[in-house]
Amino acid sequence: MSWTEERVEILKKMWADGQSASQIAKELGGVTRNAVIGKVHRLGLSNRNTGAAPAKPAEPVAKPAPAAEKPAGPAAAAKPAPQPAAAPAAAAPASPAPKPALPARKAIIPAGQPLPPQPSANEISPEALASQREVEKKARKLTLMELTERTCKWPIGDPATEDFWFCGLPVEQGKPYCEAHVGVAFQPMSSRRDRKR
DNA sequence: CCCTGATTCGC
DNA sequence: GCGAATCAGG
Repeated sequence: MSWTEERVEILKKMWADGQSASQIAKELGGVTRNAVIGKVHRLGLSNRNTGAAPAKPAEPVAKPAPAAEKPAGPAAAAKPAPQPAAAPAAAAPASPAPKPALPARKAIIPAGQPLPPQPSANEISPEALASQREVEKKARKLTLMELTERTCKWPIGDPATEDFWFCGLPVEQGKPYCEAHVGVAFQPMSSRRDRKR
């Protein structure tokens, strides 16, 4: 494979888009992430800075920079709720559910006021609930940043507090969740129907 | 262990 | 120019 104009265009676009080198490599095919990174450098766009902010040679001497830049307002401290990894229990067997697909790091997280849809206990079967508790004890407790394509993206806890993490166990092949959580996420409609609260 | 980008250097 | 190997880091 060679760097045809077309492929370079894809590379540029994806890189500018914040995609990782490995993702780009995967997309292009026939190249490794190393190749992508190498090309990126040769193209001179290693710095993900846009055209703006051209020269930044490293300042020789400290520059006071008086402007105490404070975003101001207490609201600035508000931490955005993490993009819901999914709305788990909402999948029908026939439709495997749209992959929650964590937005490739660039995506803007819409500072959610409303909490992400958490699976409520009364919506899942008792058996599944039991196994869920079981799994939560073994969870790797990953943060949003630590999730990858092969870690379970099941949210545990309250996103509004520090007691929040993702399962993180190895996912079932091709699924967004580990074995146990696939079980609670992909339930037949019949077993969900009219579950009493 | 999974992943990230950065750099080097023989080709 | 290319990219594997390696490095440095999370």
